Amino acid sequence: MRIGQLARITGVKSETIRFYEREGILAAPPRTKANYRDYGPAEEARLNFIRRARDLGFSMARIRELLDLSDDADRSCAGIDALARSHLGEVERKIASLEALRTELGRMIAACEQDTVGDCRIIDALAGTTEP
Amino acid sequence: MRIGQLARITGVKSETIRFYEREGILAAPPRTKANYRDYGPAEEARLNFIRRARDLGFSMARIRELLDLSDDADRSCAGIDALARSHLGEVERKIASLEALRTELGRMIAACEQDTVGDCRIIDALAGTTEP
DNA sequence: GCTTGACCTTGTAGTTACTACAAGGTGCAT
DNA sequence: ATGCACCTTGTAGTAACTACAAGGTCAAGC
Repeated sequence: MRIGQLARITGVKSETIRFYEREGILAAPPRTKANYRDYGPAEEARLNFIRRARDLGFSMARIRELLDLSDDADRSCAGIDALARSHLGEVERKIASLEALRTELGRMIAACEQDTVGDCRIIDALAGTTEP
Repeated sequence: MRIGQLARITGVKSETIRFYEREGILAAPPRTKANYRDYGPAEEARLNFIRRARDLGFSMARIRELLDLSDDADRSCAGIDALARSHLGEVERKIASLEALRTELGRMIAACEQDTVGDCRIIDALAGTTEP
């Protein structure tokens, strides 16, 4: 698969794919005899991973760490454990925030359906004013 | 409360707070007679909201929309409903991705506890290769 | 009363993670 | 042989900060 097709499938621009390769986050794929990048499903999965992780607010550095967990299959269990736990903590905090936001958005939509608008507590949902 | 204290409480740097004010995402607070910015709990909540939303991968434009939902209490129900629904969709997608990632990180940690390492499926968790 | 530290201003420049475009070249299908 | 997708290197723009500089104000402590 060539870069253009991979770009269409994943929604990541060709230039961004080459950028990820330059940054070392996506391995340089084999080339065709015409020197075209030749991608397979593994690269597609990895690129999808990167795109979604970015969308979730993880930095490139953090994504690099997550990908290292995946790549270095033969690293020490202690290392994996510590890193995985740290990432898990961040993930759980994000889920909790998003669930608060989801609840509040749902509440607003429900109120709207009954034409009762009500006041918006979106800020409170994420601000954490309830747990001081 | 002055800018330095607000920065310490929220973990947002003073310069970033002033940047948000320039960008119109955080209203200019009243000033003391010494021309110091004078913040109250409402600004603190709003700033916490902005910081967490950014951390969750929402753009400034998206955050502006969310804050508008909160600010324009007297807008039409139809407008609120459409915007809230669109945000809710994004939030739910993010939650689903994070839950897949949480599951995978949890699995790795559990495997480590039994000294069985196992192979890492972190990429698959976010790549969406299971739903083609 | 004078120093110290936290704040004020404007302005410039660096960082991250892209995104866009230019210039010049290759491969391949119609 | 024309056109399109790709190749390269390089520069520059964007978003969302982050940092630092220069010069000024204010209030507390010695």
